[in-house]
Amino acid sequence: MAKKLLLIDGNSVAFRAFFALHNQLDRFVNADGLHTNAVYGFNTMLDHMIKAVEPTDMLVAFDAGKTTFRTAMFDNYKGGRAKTPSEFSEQMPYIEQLLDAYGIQHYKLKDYEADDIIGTLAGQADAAGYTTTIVTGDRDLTQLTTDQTTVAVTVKGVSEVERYTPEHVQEKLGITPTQIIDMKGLTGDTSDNYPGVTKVGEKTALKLLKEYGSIEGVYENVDAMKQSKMKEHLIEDHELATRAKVLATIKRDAPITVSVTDLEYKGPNIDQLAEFYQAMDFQSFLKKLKVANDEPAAPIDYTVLTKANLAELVQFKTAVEFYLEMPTANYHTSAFAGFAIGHEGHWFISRDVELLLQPAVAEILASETIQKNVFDMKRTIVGLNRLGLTLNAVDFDLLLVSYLLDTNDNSNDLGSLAEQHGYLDLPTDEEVYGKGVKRAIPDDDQLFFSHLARKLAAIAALHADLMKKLDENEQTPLYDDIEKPMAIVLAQMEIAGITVDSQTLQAMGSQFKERLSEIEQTIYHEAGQEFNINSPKQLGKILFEDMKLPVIKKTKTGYSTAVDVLEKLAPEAPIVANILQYRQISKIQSTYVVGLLDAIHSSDQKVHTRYLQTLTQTGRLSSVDPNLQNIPVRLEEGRKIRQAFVPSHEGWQIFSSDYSQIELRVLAHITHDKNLQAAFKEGDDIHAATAMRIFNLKSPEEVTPNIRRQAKAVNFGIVYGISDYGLSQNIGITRKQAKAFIDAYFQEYPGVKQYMTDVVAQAHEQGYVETISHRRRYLPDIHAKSFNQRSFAERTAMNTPIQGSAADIIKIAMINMQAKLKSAGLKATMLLQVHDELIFEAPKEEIPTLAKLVPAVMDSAVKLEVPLKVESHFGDTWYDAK
DNA sequence: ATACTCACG
DNA sequence: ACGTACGTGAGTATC
Repeated sequence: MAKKLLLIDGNSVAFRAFFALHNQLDRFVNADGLHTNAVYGFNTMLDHMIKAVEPTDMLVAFDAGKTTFRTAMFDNYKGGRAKTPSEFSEQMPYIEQLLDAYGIQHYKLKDYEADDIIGTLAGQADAAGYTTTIVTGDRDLTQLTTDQTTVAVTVKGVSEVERYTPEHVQEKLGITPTQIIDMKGLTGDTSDNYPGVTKVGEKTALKLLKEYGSIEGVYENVDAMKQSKMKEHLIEDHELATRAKVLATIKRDAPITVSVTDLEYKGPNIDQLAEFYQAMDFQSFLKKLKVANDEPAAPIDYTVLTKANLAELVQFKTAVEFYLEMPTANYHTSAFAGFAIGHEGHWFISRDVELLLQPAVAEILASETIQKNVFDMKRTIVGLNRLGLTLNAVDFDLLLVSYLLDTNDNSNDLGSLAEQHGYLDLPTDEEVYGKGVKRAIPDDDQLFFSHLARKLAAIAALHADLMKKLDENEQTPLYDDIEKPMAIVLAQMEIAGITVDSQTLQAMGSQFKERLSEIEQTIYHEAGQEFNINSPKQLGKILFEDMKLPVIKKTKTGYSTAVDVLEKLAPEAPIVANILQYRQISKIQSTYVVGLLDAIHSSDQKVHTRYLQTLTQTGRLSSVDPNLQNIPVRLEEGRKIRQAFVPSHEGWQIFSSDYSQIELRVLAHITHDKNLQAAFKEGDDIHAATAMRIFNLKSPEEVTPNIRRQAKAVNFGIVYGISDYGLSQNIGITRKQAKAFIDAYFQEYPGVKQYMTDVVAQAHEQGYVETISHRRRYLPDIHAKSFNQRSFAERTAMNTPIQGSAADIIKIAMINMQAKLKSAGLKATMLLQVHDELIFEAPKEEIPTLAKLVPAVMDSAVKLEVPLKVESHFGDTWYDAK
């Protein structure tokens, strides 16, 4: 059998694992007080790689100690590094224990680093005809890449890797694997603390290597180079470069005492591994072991509910767990598969949802005094509503609470969510029902009923613990006063739905159809051939190969044909403008005409979206089936789609109110910046005010539309967590100019600058950022070594409190609004939310009332240090509410 | 299933 | 020197 060798750079991967889970350091502590995050991450990586590679042979190499032949050569090698945290060091012996339980060999060698062991073994393996995979967090090891050896470098967390083959190295770096050491020789390595040639960075080194092949090649030709600073540096730093190359070169002949022939991997010792997991408190790995070894979940007691034993439900006087099973995601249309109700181990199950209509059940659900504990209350409310039932007094919603504790816990599966919280006695729906086309509710009563009973048991088991965590995070008010009432309001909006006039849409559709085929013919004519305009691949070939237009941007797989690219190409050939036109119309046609028509319920001519309340990382809602938060508005062509959104009664109108500049107002509030606040208090045009400040203008007359546009982009950039590059791309200026704009902005708004610094620091220290309502977002990548990942996390740290607080505010407004509509006895109905905008339908005569009431409620949702501003519109269709 | 493109705030 | 703006969902092509 073909030999497959898996070599792991132990220290490097352990270190990556440690930092990948650094923000959860406190959560990864076992009963003995030992930190376990690195062990856990290491295990995750092992499982992942063993599954991906299916190795026949395996070894994990470790560094032997601080001193090596490299430190002997250069005593400052790896000097100046921050001290290894003790929380990390204490875990290393346990990683070795983990490997022993897995039956994986590990090895270290005095005076050598793990790299050298790996390099030597990989060389032996190549010679012996093995296929080898090396796993590491250190990009330098890519120098070991050959036709038989792939280097997998961890990119995000520990289980996602980038696989380097010689081709990939060439593609990514533009050099061969063996040239990597020449590159390091020229540039040096700051993290290992050795210098190369002064002022030579990656770009310069690449150029030199392209021309001369290697360091040796460079120096053979250095005399012939034309006079330059670089030439001087090269000559001056010759010795440094030579030494750097040696330091960077991984040994292929380290005096190791293991041989590639004795690394056979036979698989783990299950008992030993289970014992280890127990000691580490790794519940999820324990469960995986059990599942892999086919240990069935513990049996659970339940009672089949029938008309005959309904009376037994009177025992539930204070609280019940309740679950309504609907097999498909869209609960507006899903079938009902059954339900479960009970408390404290007394679980009652039935497939017959008609039983819910019996007073014995219906009264419990509607009771204001019996607390209900559920998973996904909004889904439950809408489902029950279809049966004519009401759900009141929800106490605990496992889905909502999990999401508030950690926005990443947004799985819609109770079993996987429970597992995340350490509850292991509930399989996932996928495990019980299957997936894809095979997914089905089991015919086997025992199987299905046990699953439902286990769902209730899971909700009950996690209730107290998660509520306590919520309280520790100071998130109880966020849950009680915002998310729970929000779920009820959203359920009402979804149930209400919005009427869509299908005739209007169909008329638009046939017009678009005609125009599309006209443009299509023109494009074929201009291209000189027929092709699929909707295929970026075929289009790319036509534009950039056949018509030889200049390539402006590439995607991973080919030429980019995105709007910004095509706009640049438009002057080159008339076909480009036609393609843009075709794209625009075909988008409207497929997504908004056809897509929306498909979503109309034939029973009431309405669309009933579902708002996902536990999905976004910032606290915003999202909308699906159909998405009503991205109906066209910017371009007139598309905006006409809104003419199809009409009131559900004769004599009614559509009314909408939106917050003006809510994110910038939130920014002014949380940064306490006096200048920004002053602009809002004065009621200034905020973009013009920013323009005057950053361009140092004396009077408002000097603010031309173009200057205002640039200032507006700067304001947006600030909200997004600004970077000079991003801003320069957005408004088509140089990076240097963009940087000058940003500097000027921070000069004028020092409070904003201070905030940006503080919030990033806070993310570093606490591992998360918060909104004004204590909504929390964890940012593990804030500690990432990769510039890219870390920068992304930093921008997110700046943006999330702003975007998230704005989301909090409109949620509060919606809850207050719904209450107000009821108390005022209005017929007006809240239908939609589009992030900073609320849309209603109402009898014409109520419009003047709404015009006062809605802005009043929205303004006063929270008290900020700056006023909120609301603008309202109304008309016969959504289009006309402008 | 994934990549690309494009609609919204 | 690095290489991106923040947050979403859906349709289509292509594997």
